[in-house]
Amino acid sequence: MKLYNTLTKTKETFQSLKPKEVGMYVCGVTVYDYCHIGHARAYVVFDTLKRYLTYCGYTVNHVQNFTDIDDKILKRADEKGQPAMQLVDEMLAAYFTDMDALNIGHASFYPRVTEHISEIIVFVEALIEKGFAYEVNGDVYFRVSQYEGYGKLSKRNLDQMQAGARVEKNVSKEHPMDFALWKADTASEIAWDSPWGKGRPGWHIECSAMSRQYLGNSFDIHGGGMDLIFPHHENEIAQTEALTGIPMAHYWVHNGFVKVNEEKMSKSLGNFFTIKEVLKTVPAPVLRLFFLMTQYRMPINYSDHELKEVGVAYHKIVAALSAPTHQIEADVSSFRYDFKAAMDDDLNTAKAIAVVFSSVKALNATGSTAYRDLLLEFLDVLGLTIETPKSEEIPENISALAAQRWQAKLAKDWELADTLRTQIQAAGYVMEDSKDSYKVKMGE
RNA sequence: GGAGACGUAGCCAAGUGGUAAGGCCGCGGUCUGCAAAACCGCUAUUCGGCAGUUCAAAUCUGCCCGUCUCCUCCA
Repeated sequence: MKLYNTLTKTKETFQSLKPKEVGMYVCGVTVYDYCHIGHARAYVVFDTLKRYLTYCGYTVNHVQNFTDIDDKILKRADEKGQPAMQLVDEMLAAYFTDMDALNIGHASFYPRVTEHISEIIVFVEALIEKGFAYEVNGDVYFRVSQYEGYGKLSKRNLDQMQAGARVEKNVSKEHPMDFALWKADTASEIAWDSPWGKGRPGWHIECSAMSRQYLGNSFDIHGGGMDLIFPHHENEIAQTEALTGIPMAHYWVHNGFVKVNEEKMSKSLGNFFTIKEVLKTVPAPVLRLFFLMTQYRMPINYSDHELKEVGVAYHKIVAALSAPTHQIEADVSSFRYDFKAAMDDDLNTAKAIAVVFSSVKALNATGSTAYRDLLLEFLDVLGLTIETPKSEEIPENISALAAQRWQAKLAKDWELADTLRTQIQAAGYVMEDSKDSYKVKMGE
């Protein structure tokens, strides 16, 4: 398959380092708040990538971190007047509730920063030893000017970055772009002893240390949202490659943003919707389908209206799968070929879903189990679980009305039949007739 | 100031040189007592604008217009 690599700015043919095995590191969340649908998109994308690689016969070793100590966590915990680790535990639980709802498979490992302090310290010590880092009053900084490749991922050089108006001034740093590997902290409740005194890790170092521990010095895919390209991933590359001298990851994959009214969804703008909220309005697979109907690198503008439209499309799939099927042979190979071709092209789920709808059409037209199985196969790769329409409890009075209407219809008393149908609809239910039976469903 | 992305029908969205996928909506038809569902058909001579390259461009080049992102925490 081909994957767009941020590092080279081209679609490259994916080739794993080890045959049939993929090492993939996806940057996780800082657990201080509920996840919004921007997070949802990112993890849906990488879950779908993982599912497709698995479908293609790879074993995917997926590692995703949790940043469970940092300024935002401490600040939020302080505001809420609760211990930081309690906040972390709550948000961690909420994370899994949200992701499970979206059918996002679990990673092989979920390393947490607070459980890898010693590995981080060893990493920082090694960087100091090699001259890539220096200590100032208990802080340790990465020496950006010492690392030649700095800027190769985000395609900018140090001069350009310094020209930016928003580079923070910090007199203790040798270079304004030097970033913290270790932050001195003697005041807060959570700090660890280190060769440089009490403190905690900087943000970027955790991913360098933990990816190295679980996936090795060099692995296949490193992913996250576009906003992580700089500085986070740039800094990870600097740290790891300064230490090892070999490429950290071969494919750097980044998903596009979720926008609201054409603006990036973000906490600072306050324009975010949490996964929790959105899933109150639509079934989880609809949200997932909403994301997958756009190629992962394109921005998506979130709106209730769009989500509703996708909901209608989703119902089409559900309806097709709810209909009875028959053991009928069918040659599905061209559908599968098209589906794979789409997915092979930089995970073009938008195109792949066109094939899904072709399968839906074929299934509706033929009632063949072959198309049904094919459709289920595609949906599984896309992580779309179809909720089998539950035999919803239809209130007794409604079923009674429905039975009456059916009798009236058989008696050709159209007037009574229509009156009863209207009553049923007024109560929020729908009657669907077929040749010799009828169904009562919840109205939309 | 620097770096980059995007602009395709009423809405969403594929398509990177060979003559516009798919979804939603809308319209017509089949079926149905009427509906619903399903099925069939129709719905962009045209891809932000203007030039250029080419036998051929939504796709390449240049300029312009518009929107967004990154350079600070961010999926």
